[in-house]
Amino acid sequence: MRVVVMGDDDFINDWDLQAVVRSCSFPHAEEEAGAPAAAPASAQNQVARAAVAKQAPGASARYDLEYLDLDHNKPFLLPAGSSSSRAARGEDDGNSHKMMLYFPAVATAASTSGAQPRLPPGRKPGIRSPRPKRSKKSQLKKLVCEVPVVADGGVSSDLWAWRKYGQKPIKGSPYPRGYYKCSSMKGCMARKMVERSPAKPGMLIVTYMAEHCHPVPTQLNALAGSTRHKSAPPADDDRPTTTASPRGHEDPEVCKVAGGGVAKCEDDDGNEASAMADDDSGEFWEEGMRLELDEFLAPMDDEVFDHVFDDGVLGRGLKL
DNA sequence: CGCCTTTGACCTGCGC
DNA sequence: GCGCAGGTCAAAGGCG
Repeated sequence: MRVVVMGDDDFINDWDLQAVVRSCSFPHAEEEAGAPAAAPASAQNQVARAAVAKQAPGASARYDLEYLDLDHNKPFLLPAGSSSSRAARGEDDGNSHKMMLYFPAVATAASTSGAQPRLPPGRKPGIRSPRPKRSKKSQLKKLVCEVPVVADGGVSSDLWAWRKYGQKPIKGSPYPRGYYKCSSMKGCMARKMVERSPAKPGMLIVTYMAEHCHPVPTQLNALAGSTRHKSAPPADDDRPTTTASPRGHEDPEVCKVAGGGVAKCEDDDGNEASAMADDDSGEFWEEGMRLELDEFLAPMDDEVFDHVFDDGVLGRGLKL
């Protein structure tokens, strides 16, 4: 697996990266099935931790035990059995996937002011209660993960439980986009959108918005109704989600992309490149972070590589 | 029983 | 201001 980290601290400080990043790919189902654990989430977490380390020196000492709430700089416990700790021990599945994380320095309000609780349900058709005014789309902060579709339909999971609340056909794309909310906890405004890349049908584009307002569920199936399985996929096979998944156990989309993919954060103007830290500047990859990553990744079969994107933006990657 | 997906309608932001 | 496209809601039905 490869992880490419790009960006600067401003964004990282403002984004619940640990939550989002973990959600990009999390092969718990494979672990439970006896398959070797993959390392994407752990690497991502380590990236997040490293980012935090720069901002909050001293927290790094607890990295092997805790996740950090990046928004509040307060730690919460790593769920028992999380693949993160496994991956920290270098238990990879041997696959080399690519995960890119872009951290643009776009200060937006989506994760803070935009995550307001909605009015309680109960509205009747045609009598809609006014919704809270949405923040401008252009100001929404998003993290986009581009992840490959695993041909064998292998499942991964993120620790969050997602509930699908909508699906829309997207103009210009033959594939519909699915909309998911976090159902791990009521009131959590974390959302994600999943669509298949029209340019690369083998890739899924997972867009995360808002942030989780709660720690990762400590038990993957701790929630009621979490054991659902659907036997038959829906007729619309274009939709990446072909089967329902146990809540908190596997993500209907991400489960198909075990091993990670490409992730980037951007504002709606697509300004990710402008916010990326220049690797040569050393601002992001300062010595402390290098050490953190080196320590964390040392047990793994990894290598650090530099990556130059098409637009000339520099990034650094970790082959896990 | 509770949570899930599906789906059509409604609402909002944005471009022209 | 208008229309389009995207995002969200909630009823209906299914599943464990």
